[in-house]
Amino acid sequence: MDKGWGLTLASDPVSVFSSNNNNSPVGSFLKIKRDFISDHNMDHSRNNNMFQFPGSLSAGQDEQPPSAAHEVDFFKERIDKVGDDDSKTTSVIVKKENSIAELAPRSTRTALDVNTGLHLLTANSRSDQSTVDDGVSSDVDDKRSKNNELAQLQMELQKMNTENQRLKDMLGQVTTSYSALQMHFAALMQQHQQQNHGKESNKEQQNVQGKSSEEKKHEDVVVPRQFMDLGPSAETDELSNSSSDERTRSGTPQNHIEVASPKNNGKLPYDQENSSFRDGKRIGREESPESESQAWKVQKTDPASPANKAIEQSTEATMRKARVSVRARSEAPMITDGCQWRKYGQKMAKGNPCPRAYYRCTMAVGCPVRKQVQRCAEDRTILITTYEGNHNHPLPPAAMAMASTTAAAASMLLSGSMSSADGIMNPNLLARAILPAGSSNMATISASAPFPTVTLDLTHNPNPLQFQRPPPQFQVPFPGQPQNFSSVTTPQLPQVFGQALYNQSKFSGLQLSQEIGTPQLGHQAQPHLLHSGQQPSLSQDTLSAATAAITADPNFTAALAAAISSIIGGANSNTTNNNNNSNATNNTSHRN
DNA sequence: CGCCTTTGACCCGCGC
DNA sequence: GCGCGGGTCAAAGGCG
Repeated sequence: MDKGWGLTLASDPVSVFSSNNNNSPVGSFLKIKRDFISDHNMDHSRNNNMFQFPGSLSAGQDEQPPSAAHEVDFFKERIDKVGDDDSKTTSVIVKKENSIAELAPRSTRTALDVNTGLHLLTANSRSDQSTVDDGVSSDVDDKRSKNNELAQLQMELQKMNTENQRLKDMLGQVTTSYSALQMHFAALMQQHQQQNHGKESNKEQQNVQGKSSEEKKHEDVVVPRQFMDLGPSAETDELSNSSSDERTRSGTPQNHIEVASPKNNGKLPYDQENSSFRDGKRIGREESPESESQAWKVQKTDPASPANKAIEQSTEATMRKARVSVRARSEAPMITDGCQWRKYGQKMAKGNPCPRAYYRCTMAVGCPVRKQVQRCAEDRTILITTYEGNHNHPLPPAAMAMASTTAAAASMLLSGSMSSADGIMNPNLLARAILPAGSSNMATISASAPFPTVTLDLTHNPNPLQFQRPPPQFQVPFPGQPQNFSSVTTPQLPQVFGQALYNQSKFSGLQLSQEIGTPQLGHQAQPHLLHSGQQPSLSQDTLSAATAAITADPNFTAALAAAISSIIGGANSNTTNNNNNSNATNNTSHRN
């Protein structure tokens, strides 16, 4: 943040998309936004560089209709004006310097108060100017120019409507995903409640008879919160008290994950995830008590029902220990993933002659993210990096890929573990979430480990043509990354993560786009996409652009939302996906 | 001087 | 209760 990553993020992805990937839903999305800004708010076009998923959506949805509306009215006025020059004299509210307003027909005079504002927005448009000039030009020129303008504006209007519809569809998709997720969580909540009620009902009935109604009422209130508190959401409460974290959050409006939790009392699920992956073992000893120990304290002192506590306890273990492990060949002692790390320990692990190094993210005070780096005992050229936790601060584009992957993995771990009755997560879903584009053979999920771990094995490239691509193309989407990001230490990893997230984004993004036109065909299109993701013939521009879409997104949400949507979409099309993805045998075989 | 790494000590959970 | 192993702390020293 202090290094200006936010600024660099802003424009580059937009330009990349607008120029290289107009067919991409995300690209068009960005393009829409930029066009919209340039048309209606030139002054802010350069400042509004942060790509914010929800904000953009709403902006497009909210502002476009008025824009279209006033354009329509504008035409009407101009047409009317030709034969109604006297109407301007009737205008009282609209001042004389507003030429357009003066041209308002008498019939619409009563609405001038409202329309004036709209006119002002378009008062300087070329059509207006030409309208004024028309008074001096000949009728033929007048009609010709008006026809041209009319055609142009109609085309613009049509385009805007189309894009608006596309945005609406995207919003609908997000909403659908959210609803599905919410139902999923709600179902789980009910399940937990039933279980816990079975245990606690006796006690409650005996001890809390007097306040049973109160208790129930309280539970009714708590349930949604509980639901959102799956995992250490309490940290969110705590974090909200931290000025630095507050700043961080304001800088990265993660409302997105509200996709998964609208009832979280203002809590951001993003932060829940942040807290969810921290090492619970040392919580009481964390050196950043303001962000960790207190968080858990708050959670544990939460006057929630016993069921709430039980749920918390049962989910904490899963969530806070979720990890993403990366195996990659690298000569460097540590992979360069775009974040700043501080080594805080080194231990000799049993069964491995190579020491294990412990790193902590130092990009923000109290950032819970940690990673372990250790060389593989069997093949010391393989570097195993295990990430744990989510960043509580804006990330540089170079780090966004890793962070997004971790977040997606964690969310999927959580989702998978919760969705299965026996408590074992769904490896297929998870694998597809992380590496959805047919690269599931790279991802393995270890449910037997003390904590759920996603392992991305980058040592066996399913698509060498992609992973061995020269790095420079990936440096384009990462304007803020260090110079040696992909060229020195780990030539493979950035590409791989970019690829993984690219696949992820493409998976979900194209699914969205497909469903816009043919809602029922969205999932059918996935197999093609999955295969295309594997094909070396994939456009590098597209790859870079799509990679940038995810990696350069300061809004963690987009990536996570993509993962969520891909999960939801993928869950609906498991058979289709599996039938077309023969590589996902490992994961499909573990599916419940 | 500040940041980072090193490294021994310490804490904690778990199994016996 | 004890030992083991994983994980973290924090002092000391190095480096730019």
